[in-house]
Amino acid sequence: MASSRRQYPFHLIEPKWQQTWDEQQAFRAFNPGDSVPEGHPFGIRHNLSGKVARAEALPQKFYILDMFPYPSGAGLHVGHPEGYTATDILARYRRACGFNVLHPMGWDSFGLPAEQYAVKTGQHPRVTTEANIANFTRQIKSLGFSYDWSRELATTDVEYFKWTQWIFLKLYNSWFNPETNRAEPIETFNPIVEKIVTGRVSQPITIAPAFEYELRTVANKLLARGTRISTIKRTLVDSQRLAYVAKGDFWWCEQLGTVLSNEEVVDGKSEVGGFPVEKKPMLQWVLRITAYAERLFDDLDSIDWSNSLKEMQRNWIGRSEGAIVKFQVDVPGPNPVSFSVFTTRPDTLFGVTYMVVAPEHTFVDGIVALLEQKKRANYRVNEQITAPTIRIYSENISEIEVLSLSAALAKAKSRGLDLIENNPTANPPACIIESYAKHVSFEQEVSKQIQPVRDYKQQVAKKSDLERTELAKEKTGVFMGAYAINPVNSQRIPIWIADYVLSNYGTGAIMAVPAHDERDWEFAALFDLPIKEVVKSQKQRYCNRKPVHLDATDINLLHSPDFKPDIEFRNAGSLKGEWIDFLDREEAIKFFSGRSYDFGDIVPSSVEADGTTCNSDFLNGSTTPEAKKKISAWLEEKGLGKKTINYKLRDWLFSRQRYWGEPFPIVWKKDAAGNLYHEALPESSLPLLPPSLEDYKPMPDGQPPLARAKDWLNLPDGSVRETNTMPQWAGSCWYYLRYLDAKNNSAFVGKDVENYWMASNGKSAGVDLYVGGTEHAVLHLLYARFWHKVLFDLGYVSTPEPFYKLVNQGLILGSDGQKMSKSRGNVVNPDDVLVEYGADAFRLYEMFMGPLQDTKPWNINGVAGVYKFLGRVWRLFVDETSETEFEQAEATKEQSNQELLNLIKLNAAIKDVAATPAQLKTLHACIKKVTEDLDGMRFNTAISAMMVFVNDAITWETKPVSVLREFLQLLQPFAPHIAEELWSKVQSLKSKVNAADGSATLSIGHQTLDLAYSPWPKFDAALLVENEIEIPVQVNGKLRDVIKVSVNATAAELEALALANEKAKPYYEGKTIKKVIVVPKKLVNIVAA
RNA sequence: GCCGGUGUGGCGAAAUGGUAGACGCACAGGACUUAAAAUCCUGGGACCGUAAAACGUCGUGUGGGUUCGAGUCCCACCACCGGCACCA
Repeated sequence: MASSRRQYPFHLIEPKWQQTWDEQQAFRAFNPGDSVPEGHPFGIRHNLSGKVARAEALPQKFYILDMFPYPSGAGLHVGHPEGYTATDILARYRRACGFNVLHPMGWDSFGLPAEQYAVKTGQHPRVTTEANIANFTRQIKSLGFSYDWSRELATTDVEYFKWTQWIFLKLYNSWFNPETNRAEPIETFNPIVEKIVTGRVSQPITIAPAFEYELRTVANKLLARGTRISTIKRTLVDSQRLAYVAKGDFWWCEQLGTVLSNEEVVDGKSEVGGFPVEKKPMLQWVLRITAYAERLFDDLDSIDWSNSLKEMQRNWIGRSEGAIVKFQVDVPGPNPVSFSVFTTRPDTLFGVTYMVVAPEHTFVDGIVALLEQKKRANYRVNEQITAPTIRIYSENISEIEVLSLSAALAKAKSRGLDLIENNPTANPPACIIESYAKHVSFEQEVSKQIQPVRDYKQQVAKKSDLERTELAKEKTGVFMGAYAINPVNSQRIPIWIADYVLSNYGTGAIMAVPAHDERDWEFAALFDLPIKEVVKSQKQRYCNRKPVHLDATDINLLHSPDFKPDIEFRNAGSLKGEWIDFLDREEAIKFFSGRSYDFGDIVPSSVEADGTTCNSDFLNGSTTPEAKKKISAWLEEKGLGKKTINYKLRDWLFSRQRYWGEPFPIVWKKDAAGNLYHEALPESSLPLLPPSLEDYKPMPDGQPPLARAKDWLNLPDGSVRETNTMPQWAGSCWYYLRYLDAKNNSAFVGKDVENYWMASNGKSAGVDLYVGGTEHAVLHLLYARFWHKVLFDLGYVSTPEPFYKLVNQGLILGSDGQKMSKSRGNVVNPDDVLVEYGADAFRLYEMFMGPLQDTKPWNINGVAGVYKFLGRVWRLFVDETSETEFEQAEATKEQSNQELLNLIKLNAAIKDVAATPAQLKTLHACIKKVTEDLDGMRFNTAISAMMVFVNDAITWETKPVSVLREFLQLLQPFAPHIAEELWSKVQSLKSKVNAADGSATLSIGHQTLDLAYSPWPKFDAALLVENEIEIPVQVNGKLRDVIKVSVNATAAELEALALANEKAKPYYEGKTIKKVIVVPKKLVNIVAA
């Protein structure tokens, strides 16, 4: 193929224009306050040449952004330029339309591959990174994208990550005020701490009761341990920062040598590399993204993203509405024990037949501890109490009396109760009156279960998350021995622990309603727990409790007409055998009666549906939504529950045990009591550079590589630096803001600049268009929205959302229809395509393949097709003889490229003459289609419209220059190089003919405008009007003929013409014509029967 | 299982409820050429016909429905792609 003749000399044209644009800085976007250089095409177009561009003088802005790439060693693949081409076309289009277009590019350059290479070779990651960036730059520039390279940035630039660290300090020094539902500087939290810890209030403050309770609990715990007041204050403050240190189980990846966030773990493997991961208890930095769950969820409604992407985010945030219900545990004694569950179906509260608590739940240890405490109490009998007065608790724990010992004993005796000491060290000693029998039964039941509970906990702890979820076909669990009291009917309900309940969702405990929850049903069937139906619905079914094996006779019977009413088999999984769902309870009983095998009994099948509540006392007869309302009100009134919204989203694990990332601007210190605590570095100390290392491996003890740099690590005052680094996502959380003001060294972005590019100005706000792949749906796009909202709350940016419109480009598959990958050997390197077809053809093909959002396979023949189209465009304009001369001259290699290109002359058929109406119609149909398609991002059909134009124009004997010129303006965004070259050739023929209607305005003032800045053509609808149109004639909706009529034909005329039509006649002859449908300018349909 | 999306020639695809398949690829025939490539012209959903055509019938994943008329709207289902998944 390389030997075949070029369709046109793109190999000379493309470098020429790329160089021109570079030298001219043609696509530089001007900020308010910038001075526009004399002669810059933007300045000429907008009358700002040589002037300072004040915000009011600048035209409407348009910010069009690509997801910046990670500059890998492999270079660009054809997937990258798909989105880049789309945005470039739109950027050029908007520029032509007169917008001030911001279209930047940069590098997401922190990342693992460079570091792994460094571990292997000792080469500093910066060296690798810079080489890769150079290669990416070359490749991207060779595609002729109109980026403003003066704003180029890399997340690894010191001047960039200085501000990433600065934003981290903002996060560190902020807290989320639940009262105002937004982030505030940490200082505004201090009065609350003061009130909680010391009770001092300088001015009235309101604290949400739940929040106050949470803080008080923490404070009281510390106080009880004798912690100093200053430490308590610090702990409280640290516990509320948006960037905080958390102790918890985190995903650890041995191969990568680092922890990973939830979003980075897919199917129990690392998203990068697919290595196994495990949960490990560790101390890590975490960002409080959960505080924003509600706003991140709700604000999705305000932005124009694809449905599927929004759904992915909604799924990830996982909002569910329900209620928290408090259950008392049936324990004897003065101290009430309770736990709460989260449920989305509080209306089924009467159907609760057991409770499940996650094995990790503190409640489990609590109940065990309680028992031991009880045990001890029981050994000390009443005689040992010698104090003159003691506290008496009755079974109703709210009653407290202070009595003498003898009075207490008498009282106990009179009620037939024993007196049991509970807290002999209290003053006066506290005692309780209890039914001794109750104690005994509690003790016996719980102590019997202590060992099984411990065993089960251990067994669960050993399981990997994968085993607990994916592989767990059969449920496991053990009874705790304790009972809860159902608040609605005071029934005693057994409490179990089971690992199908997750500790980190909701409250870590559930109320089980097996009749209306699949998981609960399975568990109940397995452990023979009761199943109580409380919702009647259309879908309700009944089945056998135990799975059964059916013999052939039974199967036949089930399929016989006797059992017509809907029978379904459910596979019983590893339990073997089958459950049979019947629509009708009677049918089920009828079937099972007389069977010899053990089928348990007939119970409601788990059906999670809305319906009518039954077996539920005061809720009976309510519809599900009504019942939810009623029960919620009832619970709230009694103080037993509360409507709640729960989110699946977890806080964002923000530290990594890596070298090649932003170091945390944090140091660790010890207070007088020897407690370790963290402190932020002052802003003035930024940037904090990573130390230089010889060895980039983590320490043998698992400490991050930064810990190797002892000089860096240890500060003169004895404090020690944080050795973790930030994840790769940190840099990409705000790069779109840095582009606005990339060189600013006094702020991460200037206020006025941010306001010009991001603030809502009626037509648009934020980034006007963001294009990138779906793979970042829950990573980058969620994190960036979160940071943006924090910056918004703190007053640094002017919109609550960063990306108002976002489009996902579809995946490009290999020619085999498979995902492109090295191992499949189906990767296409753009460089190879460019050598053979040039950048314009490459761009055109990427867009012509199909709709931008669709997944589509790469087909090299398709490139040849659009390449041929560009050849036709070329031949439409140039003189063939001159081209032959050019080719001969090129072979001698004696002239410069420009001299060679100058040899190519315009086609003699191109003349400065008035266009015929037909020619204008062809042109304006094309303008209309291309313009509308660009507005709708339908690039493929815009290109086909241009093909239609060329197919027609190439047949014209005389080609009016004004028409061809406007065509080049349409072509320019798609194939800018060839368009510029041909534009420069037609400049010699200045149009006078069509100047009157402005359609071929070539200059403003006295200067000629570059093609890239010449105003976008407007189509004239009047030129598109047809005199004669073709009207289909249908009989009963079927096409029978097409007639030519005047565009002004009336309905009556059309009807007459249609009825007179000879071809249509046979189809209704002999039938009566019922009516004739006439749609003027559209069709005629004769309805006959 | 739940959520989102897609389904139209040999292929990529196009069609405000109104002539299904624009445009392009591949293919076939022709022109130019010693020849090939390139270029230019012509053809084309399937079936039935025919020397060739005309005409006809069928046709947008499947089955129903609404409508004078459905690729497009409604209902049910199937297949594929993507996401989530013991989330209470």
